[in-house]
Amino acid sequence: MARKAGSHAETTGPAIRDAALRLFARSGFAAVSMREIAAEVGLRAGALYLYTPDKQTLLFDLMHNHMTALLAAWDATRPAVGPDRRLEQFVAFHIDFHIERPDAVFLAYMELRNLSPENFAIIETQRRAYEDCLEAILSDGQQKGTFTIKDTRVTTMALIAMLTGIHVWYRDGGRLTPERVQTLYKDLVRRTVQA
Amino acid sequence: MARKAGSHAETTGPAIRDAALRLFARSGFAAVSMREIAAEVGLRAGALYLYTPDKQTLLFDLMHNHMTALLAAWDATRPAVGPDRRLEQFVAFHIDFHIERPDAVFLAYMELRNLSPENFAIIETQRRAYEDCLEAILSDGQQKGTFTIKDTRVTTMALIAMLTGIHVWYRDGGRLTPERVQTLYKDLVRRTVQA
DNA sequence: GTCTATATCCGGATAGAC
DNA sequence: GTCTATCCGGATATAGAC
Repeated sequence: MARKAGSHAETTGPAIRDAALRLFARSGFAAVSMREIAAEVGLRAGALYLYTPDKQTLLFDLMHNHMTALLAAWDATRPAVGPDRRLEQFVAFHIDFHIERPDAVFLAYMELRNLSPENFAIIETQRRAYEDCLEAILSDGQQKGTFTIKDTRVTTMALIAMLTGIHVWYRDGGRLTPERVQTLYKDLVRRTVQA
Repeated sequence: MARKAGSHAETTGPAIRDAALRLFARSGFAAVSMREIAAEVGLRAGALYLYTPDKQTLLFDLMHNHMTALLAAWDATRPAVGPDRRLEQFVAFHIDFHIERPDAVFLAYMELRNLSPENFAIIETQRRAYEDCLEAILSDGQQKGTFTIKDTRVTTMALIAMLTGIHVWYRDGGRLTPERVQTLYKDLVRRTVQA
């Protein structure tokens, strides 16, 4: 990752974020030093401060970018007609998005403790907004009689935990393709809500 | 938490573990100093080393004790007759055990990264053994025709993620009693496996 | 835009007094 | 069994040279 000295304003910023994301995900925010991040990019620690005011902001930006991209990507999906198909669509979307960004996903739910209170509040609001996307689908289906759900909020949290938990065992090139994972989880999710 | 000077060999050891568990769960292993732990118990940092060879071992012991207790407690439950009732029993057991020990649960799945390779291997083996307890119930029901499961391993991981995820939102004295949580999750789990 | 050098502080762990 | 004092390393962040 070492690089020559000189001016690289356009590439250095993203390179720092990439390196920080990878290292934070691997070892945890508190265990990674600014020196390590700099070394990964081929800089000295002091140079990082041209791109971020401090380490805390670097963490927050990574998490905030991830959550913002997640919410925007879901907003951009065309609604399927019925709640049943919309739920399938959510499952496919969630699995795709999360399988493609394992480090960001890991960070977004492992490093909440290391955010300052103000930053934590912002990320929590985004997290809640995402949960509400799923809850709306469940409520809609329940109201239309497509689903039979005892407690919408609990089911929402149960399904999100189930879906996000994929990152614990899923490995690229492992026993199951992403498509197979999607099929299996669509089935599991359908069963938990079906009338 | 301050206490008078003197000899307290029998109480100090557990007090240190309690404090470490609480602080590690709250702030993360890497973010907590030995001085903080000592202060919480009313000691100076040096005194901790009479009770643990180092910080890493302190973490490992907390996680190892938790996993050992978990496996022993499940082994101690009397098997229900059919796989259907045994699965219900597992759900009730898991929820009870985890609701009673939120800090230990949090630690056991958040701090794997901070274990030394040798210690990690030990905890991973225990984790896998616990997963296998659930998988055995699912396989048994599948074989007997009580359950209809597409992929036993994936369903195992999905259910464990769903159940363990309760810690994200459950709060003592909140909207739902532990009994209500159990009822709701038993229903969700039954649906995902039922024939 | 990056480096070197440094201020300042805090970390884990140990030695020896009490 | 605990404390004080300390070693030694490494942390974040800044100042000023290039």
